[in-house]
Amino acid sequence: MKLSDFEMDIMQLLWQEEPCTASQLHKVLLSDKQKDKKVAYTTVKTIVDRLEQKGAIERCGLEGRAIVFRTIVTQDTLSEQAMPSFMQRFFKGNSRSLIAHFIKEEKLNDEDIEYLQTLLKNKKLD
Amino acid sequence: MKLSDFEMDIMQLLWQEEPCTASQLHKVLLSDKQKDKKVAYTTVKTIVDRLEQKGAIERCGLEGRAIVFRTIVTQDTLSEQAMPSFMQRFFKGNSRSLIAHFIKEEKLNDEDIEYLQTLLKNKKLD
DNA sequence: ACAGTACAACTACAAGTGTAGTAATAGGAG
DNA sequence: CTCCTATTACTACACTTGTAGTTGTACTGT
Repeated sequence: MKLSDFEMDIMQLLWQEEPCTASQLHKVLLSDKQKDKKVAYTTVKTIVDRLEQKGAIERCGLEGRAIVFRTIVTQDTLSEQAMPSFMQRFFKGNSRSLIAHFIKEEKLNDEDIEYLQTLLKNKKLD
Repeated sequence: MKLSDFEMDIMQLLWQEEPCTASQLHKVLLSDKQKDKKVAYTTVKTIVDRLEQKGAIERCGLEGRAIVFRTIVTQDTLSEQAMPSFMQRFFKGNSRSLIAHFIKEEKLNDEDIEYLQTLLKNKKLD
């Protein structure tokens, strides 16, 4: 299943808020500081419709006249599909340089670092 | 600069093969096992033209009648641009869970692991 | 009961994308 | 010199995506 950027954003919200209606999603989007971009309700509804067509979400009830949706696919399923081609495109499939990139570029606190060190240690023992 | 998937694939090839012509890229694409998909030469040429329009690559000579291209933007520049939104979409901007995902899911040999451990150690010292 | 509102369903449309065909032509084979 | 071939430049076209308007209608407050 291939989802566009905006579709992914809506999925992201749905994973956090589900089950919920299109207008709830719209409100969350608008209230979301960080982004100044305003989208119309109908825009959100269009995306929701497309997600339904693509089988990423489904109706699970009504709230008044409003349709309540929930996700069908999980975040993991989607990221596992998206990851390999992303990797390939940006890091030629070299996981090490990808991970290295993130370790270098991203903010991590000491606890994060310790957690990741533990993961690596366990990985080594396999 | 926003590049599409296929455009990124071509850039990927160019970074490896540059400077080179559209037909060289086409040949590499065709000879590339892993993918059964065949694309026409003109398709590749179209993408190359678009990359040139977008200012991602430029002409740097001729080989017979064929135009030789080289990249203008670096891989790092592009991945730094793409990464934040990718992160956001798949990991809600949580670098730790992203890195954790890769450490868990990707193949890493002992040397990779040691390298990454060193990186983490240095990061902690900052 | 009537008007306003919120929502669904449908339609629209420009830009971007994957994919490739066609026309023109320069350079090489004979 | 003429024909073929490799290439370029241009054109085409359906599909996707972001973005939103329009139309119809169920519910709600008065």
